[in-house]
Amino acid sequence: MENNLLNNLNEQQLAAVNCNLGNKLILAGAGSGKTRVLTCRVAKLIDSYDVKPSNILALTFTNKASAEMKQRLEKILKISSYGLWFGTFHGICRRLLKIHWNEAGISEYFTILDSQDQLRMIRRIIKSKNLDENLYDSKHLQNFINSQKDKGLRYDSSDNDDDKYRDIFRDYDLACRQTNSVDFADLILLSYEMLLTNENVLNYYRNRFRNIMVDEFQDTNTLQFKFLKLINGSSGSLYAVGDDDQSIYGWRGARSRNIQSFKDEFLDVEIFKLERNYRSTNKILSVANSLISNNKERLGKNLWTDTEKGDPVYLYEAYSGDDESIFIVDKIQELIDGGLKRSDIALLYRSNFLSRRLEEELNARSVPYKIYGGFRFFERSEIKDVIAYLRMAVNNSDDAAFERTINNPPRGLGEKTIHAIREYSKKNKITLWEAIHDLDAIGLGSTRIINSINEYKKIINSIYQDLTKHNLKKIIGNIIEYSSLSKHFDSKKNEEALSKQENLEELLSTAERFYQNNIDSEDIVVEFLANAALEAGEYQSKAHEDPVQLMTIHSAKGLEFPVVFLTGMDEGIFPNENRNINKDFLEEERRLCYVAITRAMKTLYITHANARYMHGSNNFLIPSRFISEVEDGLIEPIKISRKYRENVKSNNLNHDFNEFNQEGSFDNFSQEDNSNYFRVGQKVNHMKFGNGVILSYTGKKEDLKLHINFEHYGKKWLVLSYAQLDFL
DNA sequence: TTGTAGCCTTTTTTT
DNA sequence: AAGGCTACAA
Repeated sequence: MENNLLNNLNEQQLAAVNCNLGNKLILAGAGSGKTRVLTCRVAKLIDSYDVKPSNILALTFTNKASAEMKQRLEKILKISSYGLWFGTFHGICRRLLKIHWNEAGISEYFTILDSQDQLRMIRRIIKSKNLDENLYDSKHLQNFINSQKDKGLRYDSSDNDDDKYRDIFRDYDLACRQTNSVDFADLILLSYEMLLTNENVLNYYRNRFRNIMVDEFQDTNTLQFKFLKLINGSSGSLYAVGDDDQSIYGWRGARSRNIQSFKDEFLDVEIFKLERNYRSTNKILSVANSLISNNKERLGKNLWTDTEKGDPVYLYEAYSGDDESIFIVDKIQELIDGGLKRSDIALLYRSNFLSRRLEEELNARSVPYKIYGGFRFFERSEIKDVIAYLRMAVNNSDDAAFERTINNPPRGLGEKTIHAIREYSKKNKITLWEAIHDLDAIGLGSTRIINSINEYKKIINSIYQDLTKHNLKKIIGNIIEYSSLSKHFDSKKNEEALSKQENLEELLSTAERFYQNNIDSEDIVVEFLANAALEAGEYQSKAHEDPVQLMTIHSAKGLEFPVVFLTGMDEGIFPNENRNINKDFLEEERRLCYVAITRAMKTLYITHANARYMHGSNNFLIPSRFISEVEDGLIEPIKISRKYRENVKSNNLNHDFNEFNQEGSFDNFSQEDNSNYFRVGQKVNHMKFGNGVILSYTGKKEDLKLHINFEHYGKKWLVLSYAQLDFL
């Protein structure tokens, strides 16, 4: 092994890289160089232990982490990494099923259902069973089914007392098999079951993958843990890298307790710790450590650094979401003018919807940016439409794709007709596609319906013919043409349809790019479909080479940026209020915040807004509890400048200078679109002063309570924002 | 019977 | 804002 590769590793890192074969657990704090250790370890295996790349299986959780590590590996490994299996759990399991579909008892051309497809399927089953949809909520059942599968359980062993739950679970799985569909959890569960019941296959992979590397081990769920245990066997070497403080996928069934279980359930586990942080300045790390020390459930480690103290961690308390984004983009422009690359700046947030206002401001001021995740490209409805046609051609038993395409664009086949087809297919246990070949038997005789269905069959068959004749781009282009989707959007002529047209264009170049990147692929169409389901948009156009980076904290895990803006640090948004705030949930949110803070290398800005437009109305917000949980003195508030106040006044409130007198009545509140909340001349019953005002008054219909965020402005008051509060 | 305009509800995070 | 649902026009 080239020595210079190891030259820059510290003692702890060297120990973790140079250890002998066997099961290892690396407890690696944030920014402790774990990706480097992992990549060096792969190099070490190949160079010193005579391991062939094909004897290595490397697993990650997110596509981005996977791409990042692949890139680093290719850079470090001078020799070919041919045969090394590398990818996400889901990606690797898809690969296994693609090879061993026969042993797994599924069709060769299975379709991967994304959560939306899955939900529709479940909804259909609940409907067909005539169950009360309030009692059997489809989302709830989706969670139930997924959580069972994530534990490795099928319907017959599932832990729910309600037999109906099991029935739906069973019927859903049957429907999946019948339509050659596989959901996300199934990718792993079917692989697991396939290995469990096929000794030869299991032995082959045990033998082949004697070295398994798993990154972000704290994110493994019960099923993934079982899967690893099974394939590792008693002679394999599992190299697991994880950090319990960065466990943020509990809601998806991840059990950070797997870190402890690893010690107990795998043979002779040796443990290494990486505690020195190289990434962040002392100040940033202090904030992170101070916050995470509020968590009780920790294995405990001592992350330290001897890097410079660095800039303070700043807190900006904005008046509103508008103010927040104006402040951020101002700062970004300042930083860029100072010579910083745009891509060195990341804007992180708890929920995708928070990106919208930030995007607007970046757009308005022509700052190039790239947004990861969010409304993903392959989740846009028009893209899913085209993809569904392609899915139908590849796997015509794909009922989900059938339902999506049969009357889209509208060709005169409505609910009645489709219902009849559905019933017939259910009765005869055939797919919807097969059903439309028996129109007589269904009793659909009208010429209009027959013509429409024949037209549909023709489209699908033409696409099928194209599969072997044309390249990917041409196939997709033809789908858009055959299906008349393009014509359909053309005829609409509104802005929305126009952007859909543009997205279809984009899909064509995406297809071309995918083809160029996978030129050796044997079955490009099938790979493309898998990519659409599993990666939902990695091949999106790169708008600019040097864009500001926008993403959720979840997708930022494993990445680092010189400058980070942690936005939307408002109670209710972060920690998120949509779930009951129990202790475990809160600890996970806190870990998520810890992850966000530790992404920053040099500078960290935390922003909070007193009011934010969300859920269709203006909401008053207080700063996230996580801000006050940090020890005093570690975070430096930024004084609100006059400039931002002007912005608030002029741009953001259509009732900028509203006055109301202390005796308690509104004088001239302009109401316009806010009449829900305010009426002119309303009597004020009660008023309380504070950082905001809580004020209740009697309205025409009922008593309402309002939150007013205001500031003294001379002798008058400037109302900055207000919101109805129905929970007080 | 189908298509569609407009109303209502609802939005965590990822594979 | 986007999907689901309802009411009504074709």
